Amino acid sequence: MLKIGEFSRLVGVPVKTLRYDDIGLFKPDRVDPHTGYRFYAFEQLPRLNHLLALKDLGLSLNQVALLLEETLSADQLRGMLLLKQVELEDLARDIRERIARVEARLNLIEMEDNMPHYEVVIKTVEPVLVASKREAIPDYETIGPVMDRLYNEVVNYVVENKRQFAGTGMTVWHDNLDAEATVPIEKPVPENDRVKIRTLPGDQMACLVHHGSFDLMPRAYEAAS
Amino acid sequence: MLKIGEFSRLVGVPVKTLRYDDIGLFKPDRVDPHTGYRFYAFEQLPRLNHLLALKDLGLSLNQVALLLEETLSADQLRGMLLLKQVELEDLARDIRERIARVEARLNLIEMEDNMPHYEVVIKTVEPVLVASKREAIPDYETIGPVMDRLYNEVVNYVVENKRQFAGTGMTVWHDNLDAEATVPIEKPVPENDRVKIRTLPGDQMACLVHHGSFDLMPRAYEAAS
DNA sequence: CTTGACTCTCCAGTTGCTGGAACGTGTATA
DNA sequence: TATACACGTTCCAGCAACTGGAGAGTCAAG
Repeated sequence: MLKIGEFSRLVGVPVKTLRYDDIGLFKPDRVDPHTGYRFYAFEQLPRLNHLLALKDLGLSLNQVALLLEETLSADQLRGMLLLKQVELEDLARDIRERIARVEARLNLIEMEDNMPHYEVVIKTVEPVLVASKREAIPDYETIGPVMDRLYNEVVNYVVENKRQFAGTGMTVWHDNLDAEATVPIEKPVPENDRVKIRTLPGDQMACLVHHGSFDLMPRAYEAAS
Repeated sequence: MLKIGEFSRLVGVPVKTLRYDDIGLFKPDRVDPHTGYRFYAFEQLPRLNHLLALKDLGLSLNQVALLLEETLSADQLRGMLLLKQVELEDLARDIRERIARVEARLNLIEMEDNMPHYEVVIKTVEPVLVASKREAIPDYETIGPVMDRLYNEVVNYVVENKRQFAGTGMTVWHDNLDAEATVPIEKPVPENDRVKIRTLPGDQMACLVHHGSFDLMPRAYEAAS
């Protein structure tokens, strides 16, 4: 019979934890009814070790309690462990993604040191007349080329029609991969089937100011969203 | 100006969380002194997104609060992120190990289905007279062969000396890779330089009963420890 | 008999929420 | 205009698995 401190040292589990696990999981062999002292027996070692091993696998105390019931078949045990395995793998994936994001952030910081950067600002924008072309983009990789093409087309159209630009181009993202390249113009131009003329509504909006090539857009987009 | 619900929908953050983060991290733009209603402004979007991005990296709210202080240099930010990265990698390693352990457990269960298994029991053992041979084992892979050799030697020695066995052999692990193969005998035999005769002290001990080949010992050992 | 180590119970705090109770507001409709 | 109901407020409790501390009782050695 060992007092809680001795037992604690024996198994390397904090006294507090032994008391805590008292909650149905691992009762002392005997409790002195007068002093309330807990007494543990050597015979309890295997069960505690089993418990610790299970807990070490990342299972919650409740799950461990379930697994320790001898009414549990090997199949059920296997099931729970398989479940836990999947769960852990999910977690691992999650963490890998997080690491990737942290890395992206770090790269971003590196770049900001000696590169022009973007910022997101919210401001009230006046309505503005634009020439625009809208198109769905097949995937993220082609955003750059497609946007280049769209802007080329719009800009050429405006130039062909001998109009002045009234500002820098803006991309309106209607949906994830549905972009509209717009270029502000001073006076209306006739539309054609490829280039439309419309007025962007003035409103509160998140303005993403991005200096640099389109290649970095994904990062900028991430920062904005 | 948006009420909390509208703002919540806009950014996809539960209302409760917005209120919780109120704790110095993300205050509403304005609070109606009469009704207590929180009002958020569009201008707060970038800060909130920054906050969410940071939180998403796995940082605690306190850390995020630190990172959001504008008094923080890019270097300090980089430092914290690097730290976080290391931390996440540790976590990932941890999880990989856990997965491995869960797999080991699963294999163990598979085996138990159609193989003799081991158990750990604690019992009081009587002092017992044994013939024994002790040896350090170079590594885990060679445990099986070495133990086989040790037991062979001891058993042969006992047989040569025409003594009866008094029970099954027991391995005393003096240290991680320092094993003593013992075989109980009925009457004393003279020692030689390789096989010793001694009495195992009777005591409370953890008895690992293991049926099967030595190959599975590591697993059994794990279960016992 | 005192000292110091140990043990007991109970309570609070941690993190990042989530849920609920009880109550006040704001707006659309009957 | 009354009323329903959607939304807002504060406060309180709970989760998991501890950790720390207060205040009091117990035990063994010197």
